[in-house]
Amino acid sequence: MAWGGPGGAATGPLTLSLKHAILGVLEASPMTGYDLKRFFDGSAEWLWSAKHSQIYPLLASLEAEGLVSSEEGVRGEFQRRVVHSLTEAGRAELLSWVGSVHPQPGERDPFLLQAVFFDMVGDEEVRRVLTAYRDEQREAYEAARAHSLALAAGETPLIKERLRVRPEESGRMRSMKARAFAARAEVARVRWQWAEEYLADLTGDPTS
Amino acid sequence: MAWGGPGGAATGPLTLSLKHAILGVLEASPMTGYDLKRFFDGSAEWLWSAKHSQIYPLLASLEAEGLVSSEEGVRGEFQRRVVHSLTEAGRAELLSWVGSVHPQPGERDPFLLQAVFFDMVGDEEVRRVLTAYRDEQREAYEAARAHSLALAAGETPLIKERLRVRPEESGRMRSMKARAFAARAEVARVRWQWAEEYLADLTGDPTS
DNA sequence: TGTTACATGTAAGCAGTTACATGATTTT
DNA sequence: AAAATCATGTAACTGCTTACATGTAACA
Repeated sequence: MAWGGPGGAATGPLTLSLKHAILGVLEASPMTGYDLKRFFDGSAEWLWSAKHSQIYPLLASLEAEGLVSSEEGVRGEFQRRVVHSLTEAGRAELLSWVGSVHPQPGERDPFLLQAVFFDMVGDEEVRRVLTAYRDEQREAYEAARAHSLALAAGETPLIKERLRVRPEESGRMRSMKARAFAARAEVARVRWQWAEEYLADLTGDPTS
Repeated sequence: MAWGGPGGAATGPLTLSLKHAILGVLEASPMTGYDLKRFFDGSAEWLWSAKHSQIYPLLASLEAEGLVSSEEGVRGEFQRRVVHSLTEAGRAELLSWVGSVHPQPGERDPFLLQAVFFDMVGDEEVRRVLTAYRDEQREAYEAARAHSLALAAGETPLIKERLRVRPEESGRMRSMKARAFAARAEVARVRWQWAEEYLADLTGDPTS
């Protein structure tokens, strides 16, 4: 394994998702911390996101680990900006993470926790909460579906950048990236339809 | 609102899921911290879970808020055990939480983050990771489905306890609790089938 | 007699959010 | 001239996990 970096043992089974989210985005193109933040916020809340207050310190520690390199520059005359790029070691770490099986942390859905106690309140309240949930999931479905189609068509900024660098893998890249968002869309769709059915049964069969 | 408890402002939009998970379980029956821990661990990783190191301090703060009352007792001759019950204020807080709409925190699925980078590695690695995911989701589906059916039949320990206290609501309670786990099962099912389809396309159409 | 289950806590650390803090550049 | 955007950080706090710490009671 050769884990000779300074700063400790790396013993526990951490998740480290943000770390790899950043490495993965930087793989497409070098960026500043601010660019990363904007990317996470755009694309209808991407697959991972973080506040800048978490991104900047993490970028510093990734540089200390040798996974990214940082180059100071300026914007205009005086404004400092630091552009971060993936190093070879960073690329290796990313590929190793993507290619291995990781244990999934058990799902924790606050809404389902709420739903399991629905019997304690009246049908009216349940209907209100379910309606809001259904609308939310329908919107999530539409956003994920739209993004999936955009990726399949190669129409997002980041995929354009990657296609510029590696045009030979176009089809595989686009379909694989699209599939990730298709999964998210399918999940939102079943949740939306579950809520719809629930609502139909409530109104059709008042208080049972 | 009358938020006069000692210890601070309660300003931010927190999630507070564990708090309400505990209140909800205590609503069915008074319990010790150890009982709560076992309940969370059982039922195939319930809808929420926590380590005892989080439960005990939280129970203390819930008591300070007046939402639960605690009674010291013994097991055998010398072993201390503290039984926690829901107070009227706790029940009111729970019902208010269950009956209102709460903003869902944006989904963060580490697996989808991994999947969006699948194009960076070879088909063989993708197949390995997808296979593990498919098996995991299939098992999650089966566990949630089984639990949903058990709830519908009124066969779980906690629902038996609740039915003993409130037999008049039997049908509504069982079907609503079953529906929550049915939602979880449906989500696991679409994930499992998504992975299955992905795998089929990979083997059928090598490297595209 | 040894192992498992019961039972309750504290301490240290990681991941993430909110708030604090500052300043340059571009657009309106 | 004012507002929005670009840009980078630190501090404090919440939620959760891992590790530390201790002891009783039941069971094989």
